[in-house]
Amino acid sequence: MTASRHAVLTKRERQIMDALYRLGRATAAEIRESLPGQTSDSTVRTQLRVLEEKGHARHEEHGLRFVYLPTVPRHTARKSALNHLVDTFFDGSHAKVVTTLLGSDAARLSDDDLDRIAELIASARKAGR
Amino acid sequence: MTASRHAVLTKRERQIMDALYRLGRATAAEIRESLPGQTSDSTVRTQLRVLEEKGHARHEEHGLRFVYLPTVPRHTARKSALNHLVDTFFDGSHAKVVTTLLGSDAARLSDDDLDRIAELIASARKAGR
DNA sequence: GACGTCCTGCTATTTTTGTCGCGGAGATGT
DNA sequence: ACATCTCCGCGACAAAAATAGCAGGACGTC
Repeated sequence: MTASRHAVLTKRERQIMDALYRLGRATAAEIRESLPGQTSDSTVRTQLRVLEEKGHARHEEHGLRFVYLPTVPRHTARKSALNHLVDTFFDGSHAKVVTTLLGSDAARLSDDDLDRIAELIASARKAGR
Repeated sequence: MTASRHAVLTKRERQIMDALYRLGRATAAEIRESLPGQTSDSTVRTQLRVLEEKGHARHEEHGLRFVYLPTVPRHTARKSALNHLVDTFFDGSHAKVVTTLLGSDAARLSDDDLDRIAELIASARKAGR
């Protein structure tokens, strides 16, 4: 059973995993609330169980209730999500993403952010030589 | 008025749309080749037809064969994909994405890239004041 | 003009998803 | 101890998705 490498998630599963990553950790009820439209509680719980079987999520028992969380840590998952997006939409170029982000909506970056980024660029230059 | 706001794609549909965005434009056969595993040609074509009905793709007739392409232009699609990813994995912070990209794999950025980015930062600073 | 190749559109069938109701297992309150 | 509340898991069914078989049209070749 080594097959679950790049497991492809279904629509619902992806919605739930997204919610899980957005929230970090959540109960079935919390997840249901964060889903679009209305969904029965038992539906969400069933999906969660499936997600657990597939190895995408796990739960901890806090008191009475289950708190679900992703098995793959956020920073890992986001790295691969980012890579996939970069490959699909940006020809594999990290730089294109950066310029898109900076160009399209620079207003969302604070001065501190800009400083931090500038610093990273500086060190990238150093490392490059 | 095809209300195509957050149209949720199925697994296969997403695979195909990704391929389409990666390739820019492609025939059914090319898409099939770029899919993981083996899939019948007619399966791919059926999916393509569904994608057209749903308004996600369209085709041009080049000579005898159909060349498919996304209806939503790449730069538009990638912007929303990027936003979704930022919301899900980066707390809505564009800056976090930038720092992740710069930090994790700076080697992929050329000097030219770094120059361009530095310039964008400079102008963002100006605009911010 | 008969044949083989390459392509397309349907349509039917099989698989997978998605949904939810129901029963049970604690906890809680009276 | 009983009624009640909350939350869980299972199993059954409906709905959607995925796959592929088949027929037909346009070309090119001999």
